Amino acid sequence: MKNLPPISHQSEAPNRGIMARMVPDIFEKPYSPTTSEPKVLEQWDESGYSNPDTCIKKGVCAPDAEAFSIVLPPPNVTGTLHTGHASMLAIEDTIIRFRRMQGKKTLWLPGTDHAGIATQSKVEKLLEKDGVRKQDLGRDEFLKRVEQFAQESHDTIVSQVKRMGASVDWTREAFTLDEARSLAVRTTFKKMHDDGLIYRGYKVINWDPKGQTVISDDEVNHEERQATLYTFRYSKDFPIPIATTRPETKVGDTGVAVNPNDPRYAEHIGKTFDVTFCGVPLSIKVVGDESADMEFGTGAVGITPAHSQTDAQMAERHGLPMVQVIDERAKMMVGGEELMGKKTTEAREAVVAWLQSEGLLEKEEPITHNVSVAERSGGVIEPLPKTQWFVAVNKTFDHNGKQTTLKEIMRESVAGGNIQILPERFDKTYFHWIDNLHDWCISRQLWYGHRIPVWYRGEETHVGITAPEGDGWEQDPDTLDTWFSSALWTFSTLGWPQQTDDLATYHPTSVLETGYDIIFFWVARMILMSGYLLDEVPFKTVYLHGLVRDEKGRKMSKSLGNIVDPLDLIDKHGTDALRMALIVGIGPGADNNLSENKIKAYSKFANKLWNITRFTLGATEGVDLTKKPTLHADDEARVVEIDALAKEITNDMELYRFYLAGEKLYHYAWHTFADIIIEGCKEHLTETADPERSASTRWMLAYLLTNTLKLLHPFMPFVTEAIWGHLPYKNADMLMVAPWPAPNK
RNA sequence: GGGCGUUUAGCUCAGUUGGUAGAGCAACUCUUUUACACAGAGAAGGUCACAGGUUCGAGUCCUGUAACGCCCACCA
Repeated sequence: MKNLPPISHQSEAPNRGIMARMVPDIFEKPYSPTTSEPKVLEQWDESGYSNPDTCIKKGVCAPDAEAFSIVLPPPNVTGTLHTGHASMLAIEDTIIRFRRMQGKKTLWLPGTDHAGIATQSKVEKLLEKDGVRKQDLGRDEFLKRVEQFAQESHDTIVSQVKRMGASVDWTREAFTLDEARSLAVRTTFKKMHDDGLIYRGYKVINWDPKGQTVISDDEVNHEERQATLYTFRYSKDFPIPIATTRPETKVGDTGVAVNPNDPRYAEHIGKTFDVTFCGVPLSIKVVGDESADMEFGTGAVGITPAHSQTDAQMAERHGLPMVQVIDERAKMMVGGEELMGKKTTEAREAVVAWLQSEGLLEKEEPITHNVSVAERSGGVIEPLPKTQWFVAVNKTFDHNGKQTTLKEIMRESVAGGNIQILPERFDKTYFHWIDNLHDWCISRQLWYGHRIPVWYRGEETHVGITAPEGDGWEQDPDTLDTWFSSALWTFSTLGWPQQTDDLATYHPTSVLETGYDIIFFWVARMILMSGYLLDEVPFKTVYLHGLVRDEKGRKMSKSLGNIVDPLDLIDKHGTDALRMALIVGIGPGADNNLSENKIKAYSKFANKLWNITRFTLGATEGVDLTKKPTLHADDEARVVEIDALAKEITNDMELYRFYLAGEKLYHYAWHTFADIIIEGCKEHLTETADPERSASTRWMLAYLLTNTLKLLHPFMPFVTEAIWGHLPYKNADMLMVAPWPAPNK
């Protein structure tokens, strides 16, 4: 709170020295982002230049210019934007502004994501505070509440996106759950069903008892927990002891697997034993299966086909029956009163107590193992057999006359070089994920989302884009995984399934910029859908950014209380400063430990630019940039220098190295232009200086300022645009569409 | 169990193709000179995790080790 710079010397001697009389008053004060940025935003809004059609109409972009497009990864309508979003917007806007200035037909298409499960649970929690459950409201009323919440979130998000300076084209805004996107979803579902790629199946799935819905494999996290490994026999007569951490599930066992090469148990393979386990009659068949690890536990595994995906696979291999013993509320469905209706945790104790009383428990030992947890709700996953809808990723089908699988389409798009992933090392991650991919469960027991376009009437089933004719049809109550609609995003936003001009012009999109944490959820699924439906890649380059962490490198979270609101940072330091702090030095895939000091440094830089301008404007009054005088060799060298820099920056930008480009520009502007060139040129600008040399220097300064502003505009759009508005020798009405100072490659 | 990343100045981090290291912040000295004290000038600070190797030369390439972190995976 100490330093308000004295400016008294200005008013005392306004006409002294080389300071011109014509520098606008505004430059007498330090740069103020808070007063300047809203005005610039207004100018951008009015110009309409973020719409490529307007750019063509106003003649700042050639009608036949090459297209460049990005679709904004749609933020979830679950609340407000965080620093991760700010980082995404900063990077994408930098790319977009660069391409627009290069004269490309540039489209950045914005939108939001309904984010089914996330939004629904958020609203459920809000209602809970008022003691209201969604069942009390009913489906329609509940959905109205969700939509209202979504609308409010949407409006907040839109204003935040604008505040970041993101030059998206709002006239093309989309929502993953609006009418146009809904048509795209139903069209896709129908086509995939017709091709046999979507099927309804009874399988063991990941049931989230807390969220009361099925979730996909990708939505399951593994957490290390301490547990007890119990070693026991089903009965006194049973020849093989087995080990488990979940004794309560053993009432659903139908087999025991031993390794066929294990001499201890080989003689029992093929035999079936009837036992009564904790009051439940079981028929256990001993099978030989290579997957049984002779080294672990007793070397024998109890097979519970209904409550373990691996056991289900084993059961399928050996023709063992599946018996469900746990229900959707994670309560027991079998047994006497000590089990029936009890929670699994209580049932576990009951079973252990029974084993002890029967003398069947041979060993109890502590063990560290992985527990499956639902990433959204945090609930412990209960594998259950259920009838759900799936996308078959391994099924061979006819794709434009070629036999292939969805998995193959995903692999080929990247392996064949049609998509470049940055940083490259994520290729491996991507391929590894594909190799391990199982069928994608796409149905959810949620109310908020795209209702599955399937109708039932008795034994009849209708799969269609619209509801069937006639009475008595009931639509499937479930909704689709939110990623199903996100997967269509690059082309559903451009009008697909209609063959629109936008689709022809802007698809495939040029680059997808998103976080590495959703490479599977989203990036892979977009490649799948685009390859399947359009037979082309959804984007040519994938630029993956990392996480924004706090200055200590910790993930930002509510429980740590270290969440930083980007709007607060903008209020304090300006958008340009925040953008620079989010871009400079942060390569693709690298996490960013955001410190406020870094932002402060760049807010000073904005002020430095302000003062560079103040000096230059004072020195270059009357200069006509279009009339280049014969330059003194020193000045010519400076012109050559910045031209070379422009080329280098262009190259960096085209190779997605803007984290380097930003830093180079910072150094050039501050430590070359200001510290060396301006300091060194003062002697040539005095009244007694040689007029020819003075003219040379003045032209050179105007040239350097103009080009510095252009090169910096993609990074710091606000301050550069604000300055541009005061330049007497500008060659475009707005900097955002001014020609880029290096020729296209 | 696999795969990947990180380890560079007190702190947070850059360092694109190999040529004896850079920025911001912090700390030190000087300067309020007519663009800017949200500044300028100057000085200081690093055996680039460790051990080998390739090379005329390695923070940068190769091998191994350690610590930390992340992702994936059906060891019950």
